[in-house]
Amino acid sequence: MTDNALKLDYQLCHRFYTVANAFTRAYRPLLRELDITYPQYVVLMALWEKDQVTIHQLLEKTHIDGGAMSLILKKLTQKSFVQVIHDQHDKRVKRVVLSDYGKTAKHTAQKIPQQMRCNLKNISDEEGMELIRLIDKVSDDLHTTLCEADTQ
Amino acid sequence: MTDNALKLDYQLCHRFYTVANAFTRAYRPLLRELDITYPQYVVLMALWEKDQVTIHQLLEKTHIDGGAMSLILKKLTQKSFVQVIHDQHDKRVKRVVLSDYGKTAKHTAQKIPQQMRCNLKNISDEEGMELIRLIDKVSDDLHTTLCEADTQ
DNA sequence: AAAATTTACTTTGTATGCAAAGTAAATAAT
DNA sequence: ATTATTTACTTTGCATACAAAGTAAATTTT
Repeated sequence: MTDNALKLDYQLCHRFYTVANAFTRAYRPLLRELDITYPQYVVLMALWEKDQVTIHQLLEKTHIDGGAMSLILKKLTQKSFVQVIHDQHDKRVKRVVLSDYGKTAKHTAQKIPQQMRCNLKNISDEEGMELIRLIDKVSDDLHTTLCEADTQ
Repeated sequence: MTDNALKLDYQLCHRFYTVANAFTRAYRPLLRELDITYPQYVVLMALWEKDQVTIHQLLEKTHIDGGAMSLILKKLTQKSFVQVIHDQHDKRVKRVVLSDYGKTAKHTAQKIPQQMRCNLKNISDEEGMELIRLIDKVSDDLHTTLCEADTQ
């Protein structure tokens, strides 16, 4: 009876796993109009905040895997949302630039956050903020852990 | 200035996305000894709670994708943790059974929850429970949403 | 300045997540 | 009893997530 800790219902991580996947599924219909996936949407949101950023900055902002980012940017280029250009000063660096179409897409996306918010009827604004606070704490802990492991 | 809702820092889903991935990474070193991935660990945890379940029950318990489950069970079979046997009464149904090795693995896994808990130094037990409560609420909302979409 | 290291990014191989199509068996409908 | 439907599970194709290896250019070291 001492092994409750191994029960799925007691596992924080399994909840994160489940809900993160549920979110991705829930976004799918909302993103159909733009014909993008959730990670592609994340990249676009980052670019709508700040354009012409380096891929490195994009990785820091989105926390998306580097290898995945290469493919995502190819997709977004194919779909004409962005262009990837070489930096003038540092030839290693590439910068991602929104196309006109990519900029226009922001108007289409404008309604998405509200639509998703409507899906969360039972969460109050206060609870949402508390969630963000707690998740950020977890995030910091995990980040610290992984960095410590890195330096060993 | 009205488009703050599109900013990543305001997005609950992006936090879930980030933390869920961080958890998977954080589990990797802890699961190395058993030579399993996080989803495989989830399946084993489900089986350690209740053995000889059908694949359908396993899907309900773990919320893992059905297609993915087929592969995961193949892996777990290859690695000798489980056996998958046909049900006697209903030939459509398959049941997953822990092998002796799979049962023994539970002892090895016993320490993992505590190790992961140690990674979350800044989260109190109360905060952990509050997180679980709030996440379950989000989960319910998203589940309801997707089910409603289903019936339309 | 040549060599070693670091930085920025891509590629590769494995493991999912997901939707949709496919298969087989049980159940329901007529 | 046949047919239609549902249920249980697998397979397929696409899109990541991740680690690790690879490449090229800039920086640091000596």
